[in-house]
Amino acid sequence: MAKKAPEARKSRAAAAKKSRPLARARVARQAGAAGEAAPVRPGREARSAERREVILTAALDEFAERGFGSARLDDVAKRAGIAKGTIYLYFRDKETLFQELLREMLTPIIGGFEALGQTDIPARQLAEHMRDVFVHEVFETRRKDVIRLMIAEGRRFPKIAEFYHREVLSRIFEALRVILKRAARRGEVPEALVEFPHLLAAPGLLAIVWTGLFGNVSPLDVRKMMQTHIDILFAPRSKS
Amino acid sequence: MAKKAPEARKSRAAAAKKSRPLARARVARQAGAAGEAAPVRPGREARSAERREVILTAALDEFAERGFGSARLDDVAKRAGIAKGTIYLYFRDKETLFQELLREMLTPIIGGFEALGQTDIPARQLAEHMRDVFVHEVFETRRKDVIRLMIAEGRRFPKIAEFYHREVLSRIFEALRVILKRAARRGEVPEALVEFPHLLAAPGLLAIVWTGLFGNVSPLDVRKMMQTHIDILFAPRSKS
Amino acid sequence: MAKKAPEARKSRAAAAKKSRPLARARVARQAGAAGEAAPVRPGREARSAERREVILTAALDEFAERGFGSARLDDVAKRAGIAKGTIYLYFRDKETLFQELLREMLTPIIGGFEALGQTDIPARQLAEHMRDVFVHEVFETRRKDVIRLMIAEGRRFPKIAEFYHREVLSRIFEALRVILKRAARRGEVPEALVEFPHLLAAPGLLAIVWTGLFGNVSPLDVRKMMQTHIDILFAPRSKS
Amino acid sequence: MAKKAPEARKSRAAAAKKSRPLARARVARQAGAAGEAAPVRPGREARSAERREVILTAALDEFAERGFGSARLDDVAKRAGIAKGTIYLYFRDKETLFQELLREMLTPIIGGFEALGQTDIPARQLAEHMRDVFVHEVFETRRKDVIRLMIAEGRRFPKIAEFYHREVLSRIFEALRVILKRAARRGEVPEALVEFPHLLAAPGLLAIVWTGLFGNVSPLDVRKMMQTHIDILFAPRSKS
DNA sequence: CATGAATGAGACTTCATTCAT
DNA sequence: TATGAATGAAGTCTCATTCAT
Repeated sequence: MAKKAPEARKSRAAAAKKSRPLARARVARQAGAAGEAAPVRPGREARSAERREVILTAALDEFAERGFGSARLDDVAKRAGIAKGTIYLYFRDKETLFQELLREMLTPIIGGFEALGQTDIPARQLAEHMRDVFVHEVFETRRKDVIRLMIAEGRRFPKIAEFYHREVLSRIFEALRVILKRAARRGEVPEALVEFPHLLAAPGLLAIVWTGLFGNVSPLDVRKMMQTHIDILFAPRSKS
Repeated sequence: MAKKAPEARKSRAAAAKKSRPLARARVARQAGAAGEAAPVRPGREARSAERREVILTAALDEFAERGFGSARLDDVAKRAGIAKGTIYLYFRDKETLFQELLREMLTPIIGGFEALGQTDIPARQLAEHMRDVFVHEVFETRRKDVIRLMIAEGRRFPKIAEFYHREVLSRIFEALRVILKRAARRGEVPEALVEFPHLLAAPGLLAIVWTGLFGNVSPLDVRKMMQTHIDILFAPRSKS
Repeated sequence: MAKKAPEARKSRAAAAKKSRPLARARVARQAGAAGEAAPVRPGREARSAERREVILTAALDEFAERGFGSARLDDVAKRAGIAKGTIYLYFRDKETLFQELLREMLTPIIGGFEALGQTDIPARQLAEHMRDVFVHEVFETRRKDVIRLMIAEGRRFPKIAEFYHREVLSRIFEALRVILKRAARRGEVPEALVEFPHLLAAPGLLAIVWTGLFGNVSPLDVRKMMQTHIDILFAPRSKS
Repeated sequence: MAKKAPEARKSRAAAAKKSRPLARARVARQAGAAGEAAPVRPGREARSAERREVILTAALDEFAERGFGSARLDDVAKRAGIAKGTIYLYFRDKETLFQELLREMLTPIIGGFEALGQTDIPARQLAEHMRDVFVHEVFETRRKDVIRLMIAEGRRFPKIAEFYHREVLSRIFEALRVILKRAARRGEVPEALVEFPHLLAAPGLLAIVWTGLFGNVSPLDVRKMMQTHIDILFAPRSKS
């Protein structure tokens, strides 16, 4: 009875996930790099975490290229340089692989955003900082592909979408609202913007979508576009 | 995608496509509606075109819900109320069906946009008109799903993406540039905006993506957001 | 998502089952044989039922030879002379195929047994009749293999076992008890036998198991053994 | 059964088998129990034999529950509390494990049976003794499961079946024939029974099969049934 | 034109077996 | 010896596509 009861049995993957091997892996590798009493060959845990990451990376490539439904785990394995079956030591099934891919590669972005609400730098300066972070940490990274995936397939994985909204977007937006409110009080931005931090994010979204679809036929200077947008938003205005 | 059909053989569906049955269908139905010498039972061509459209509509539903790779033609047929084989009388294969779906349901939007460049109404008024058109003709329509599909799967169908860019976007953007240039000269919008009509479209894109992913957990007043954006873009500014 | 949600979708097989195509198939084929206004080529329904039966027969062969777990549907298809996928037009999955195989090929045995309770022939004569029925209708038939399968795999399909017990065995045993009681009153059989009709069936069971395991190394004259058993059970006894 | 190992290569497990570690194990443990110069920690051989037995026990559980084809060595290992690979230190492969399981757990039953032919106790008394042995040593033991396994899977392992017949059944039956012949001469049992000692065994077989399949829906008083059978067989009869 | 049964390539997943540690 | 991660052959099941009716 090959394909039955996918819910029932718990693969080791589940356990592995809970111990956050990703984090440990990084530590382990750093230790290895530092060479302090670290074994030349990485330990089992480290190797396991490394494998996991290799698979996730390969999966991102394949999913980004063909979409969830059309991607083949066979190709993921090939790209990761492992055997087909190995994937199943780390992930229960294709869907789980996909979901953990999104979940884990999406989370780290939150990073320092929340702290930003505390600072008191001018909003414009902050916006320009965010623009840089976006360009360097997202747009020029694989994270861009993760977001593309989220956009493309998110509807069929409402759990993931909700998670992303709750854990990432709503937090960022909350921080943004604080900042924008202060800026609006100072007259730096129009009052109305406070209600729609979305507008700050819109060009970034467009950048990702546009370059994905028309990048080679009609390239886009993302940084400049975002700068233009900032210039408009923060332009000194007559009254308010 | 099992069983790749030899690229060579062209089914009748392909031939049918070239004669643009959609156009014919419209004519036929109008004739029927007008009742001028039209047979009670719609003619063959009309019925054929109707079928085609039924299939396309059903296909849009399925593709939008599950993505290209995961959608099943079986379900498309069921939803369209026809037999599976019938699809192949109208479309060469799944991929062709998908491409024609995008191609045909995307085109009509261009509509009167190009004419807009000619008029001389104030840019702001025009922007507000465009906003209404977007909300009513796209956002509140199935077209929203077509665009979503384009965003989600476009990368794997570069021909379609290119087509869309060439036939739709570049034309609209060209018209927009003309308008924006005029408006900038009048000081209605910042000069820099001329280079990036994308910024005008960004909120619309965000609206589609956002509601698709987070619509039920965090609804968005699209019209108001777009109005806010327009207010900011066209705000009277100090110098500039 | 290939192997997901086996419970969700209902294949046509389920519907087909409910209309008992087996019965219809027989009728159809008889009509065909009789030739009365019957089409030379069997109709769709008939062909479908025929197919179903072909699959069941092939399945019985494979399951009997290798057991449920080790049998390959691929081989079933090959043996049935059809494509692998065709099986799934008639049965939801391997397990369903197996269960319906048992269920349908086990039922017909009940046949006239229940009527036997009504008759008034001497118990011994009846026992000998049953012996003949067993030998000719079960032991020398494919039904023997079905029972073997039931014995071998029944534990893992409690539903089937229960069904078999309820629909077949308990009825036969009930009829037997009636007969035995009457016979015991006449002194034909020992009173104690009434409580254990199982003892009447035991040699039949042994025959099936024995020939399956040791048939070629140590053949068994089943008829004679059963006759011997009857002779002993119905032997005229001293007192009671 | 994936990856058929080349028949040629013999693992250490195979070698171990030939030296009959089971026998050695018993000796070792007895020595341990007696405490004569036995190390506190059981010796290598003893531990090895113990492991072997642990594996066999776990294997019996799994095979009995799911059948040979559906049982997973992974589960056997888990149940035995060892690693998967360890199984292969003791058994060449799954099939070998299964065969040795049957072979070794089936053999011991022969026990004193052969000696019985020599004694001169009345046949009825002997039959009742056998009944007790069966109930206590087989029916109420794991051996019942071994026999069930034999019945269920024996056809696909003719070697095992033949072995079992040769080493166990034929011997028992031979002893029985001697006893029955003597009993028949004394008029204790009908002459015809001599040819079919099977009939003596049939109720036992039925008991095992019946309780396996219908035990919970229709329990069976095995001892009483067997007693009834004995009463009938040995009932004093009119003439012969 | 339309149907839907049939096909079979190919996807996902399992699991017996191996092997570096 | 013992381990359990890794392998990959092979099994189950799906679904795009064909074709006889």
